[in-house]
Amino acid sequence: MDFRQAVAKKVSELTELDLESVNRLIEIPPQEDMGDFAFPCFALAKTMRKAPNMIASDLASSDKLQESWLSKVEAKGPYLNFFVDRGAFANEIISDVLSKGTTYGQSEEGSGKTVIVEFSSPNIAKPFHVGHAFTTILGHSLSRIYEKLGYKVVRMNHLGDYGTQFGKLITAYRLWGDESALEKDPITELLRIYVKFHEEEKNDPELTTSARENFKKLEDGCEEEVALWQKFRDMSLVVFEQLYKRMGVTFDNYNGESYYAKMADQVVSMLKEKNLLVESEGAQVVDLEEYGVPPCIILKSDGTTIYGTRDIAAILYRDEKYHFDKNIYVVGIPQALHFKQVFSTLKKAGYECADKCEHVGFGLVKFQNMKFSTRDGNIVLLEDLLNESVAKTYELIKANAETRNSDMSDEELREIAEKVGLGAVVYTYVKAGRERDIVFSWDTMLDFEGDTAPYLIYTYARTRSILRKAKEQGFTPAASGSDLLNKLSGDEEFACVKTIADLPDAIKKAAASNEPFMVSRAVAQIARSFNRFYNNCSILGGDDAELKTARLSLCEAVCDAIETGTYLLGISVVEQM
RNA sequence: GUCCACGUAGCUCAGCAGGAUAGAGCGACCGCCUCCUAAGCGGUAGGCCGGAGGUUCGAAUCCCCUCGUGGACGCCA
Repeated sequence: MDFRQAVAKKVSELTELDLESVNRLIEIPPQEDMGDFAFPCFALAKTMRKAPNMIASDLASSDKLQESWLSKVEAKGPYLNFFVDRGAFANEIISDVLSKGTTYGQSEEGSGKTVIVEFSSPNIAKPFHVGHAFTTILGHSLSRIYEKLGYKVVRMNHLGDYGTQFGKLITAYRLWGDESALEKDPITELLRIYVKFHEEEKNDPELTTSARENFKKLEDGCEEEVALWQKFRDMSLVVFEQLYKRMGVTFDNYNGESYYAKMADQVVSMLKEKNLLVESEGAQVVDLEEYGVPPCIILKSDGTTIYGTRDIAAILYRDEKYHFDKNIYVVGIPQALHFKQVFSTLKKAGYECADKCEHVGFGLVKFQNMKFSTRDGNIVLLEDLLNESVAKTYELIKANAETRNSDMSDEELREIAEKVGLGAVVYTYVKAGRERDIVFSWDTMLDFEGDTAPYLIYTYARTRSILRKAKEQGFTPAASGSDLLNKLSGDEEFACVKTIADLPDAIKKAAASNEPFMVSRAVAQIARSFNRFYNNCSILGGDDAELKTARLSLCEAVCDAIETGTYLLGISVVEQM
């Protein structure tokens, strides 16, 4: 049973307000001692022509509020406060988690629906820095969250593999390229010649011409140019895929811009047919005044297509192929206007799928006041950040292992360090609302205390450790549905159960708002409430064997909940650390 | 100039389809390991929720104005 629903139903019966509006009004009291659910009576004041305080106290005295699952209902000022029966509540929630394990929080709301998540989308031949991590981590997490809710998710990596810069790269490679360096470390080598190109270009206009010609050849499908481009693309992808594999990130396809470029002509003819193209300063654009946005450029004045055209082509392609119910773009906020233009253009052309597209923007990753810039060289590679984090974690757990006389092998220590170290980095990207900027600092990235992934993982590991010890001593958790679970009614136990109960709703909200931090916040609350319990009550130490098994069930449920939540964020837990 | 975000504790952030005494984490200070992992826990200090007005029984939350910061404003993506 759902306690909130039950309370709403009760209020609805007492007041003759419909269930839905009661549900909207019900809130969680700000203080623990005010109860678990509250119904504010202001809304009734007008119709009943009575003071809210009076209404609340009248309602509180109703004998219809005698229920086994309610321990107390009292009026406090204008509020009607409900206290659930702690034992019954704990039993309900913990039983649910124990029976579901890490499928806890799963739902069918997305069953039969397809959502496309476009994310990561790095540029070929460019280094993958901590800025790219934002879209990668967010998109990965959102994909898992949607899957949890039953959606079919298609992960798309819209690679930046098209454009004039490839003409430049081809020219540069032919002049200064080093084959062996390319084999060894492709991105570094490609970046080196790319930077050199820009330096030399200032004094040598012929380079510009050559680059333009090479891009033209590439577009026209000239064999040698295409082969080089393919080589740069393949080699870059190998590097990216190593990183993705390390982070557990997967994609259903890597159809980049070049893939959709082929379809751009169809977009042009479609828009032309519908008489939506108008000439403006030499370019062909779609006027979007009725949508309150500047025109969308479809053809540049030289007659070639632009990225907006390719984005439109991509949407039409995806609509046809996947019949998506949602098509989300995990791309930085600076591109908000661009997406508005693209979606509005489709809308104007009469495509319903335009309304199913959504830009999920996120803030900037920056150094104090500077923006990351490949050209200026003030970037931090994601790989370096991960390595630092893992290295620091390794030192910590190695020291811990020594003081605790643990028998973990060095290999095990490194495995744990990898998971915890990566988790720490991932968490810094999903701990706050996505539209917030992240000011990059080694100190915060490598801070493992407080609201961090290591804190969550640590809580999990410590709890697993208790469960292991209990097993050695012959104690096992009380089973789902056992009456013993009603014993979990102490203040700390109850508070912890409540945080676990909140997780499924947090997952739904995370999907609805495309905000993974709804999940990270919920998991952090579970960990915090459990640690409070852990510090106040001895789980294995007590004399009451029944209470002990009930508490072990709470441990088990906490582990399931943390593992569920961290998985959705793209963070792995470890059994000990 | 136009448009869009944001401005909450020293710092990083929650809270904002209006509601009870505005919450966390970090940092600071003070405590807690003969006891299940101290990457933990408790406590103290710290707020005219950028400013002014309006709507309302009630505003951090909604509206208007203002200041500040950041971003976007056609042939790059």
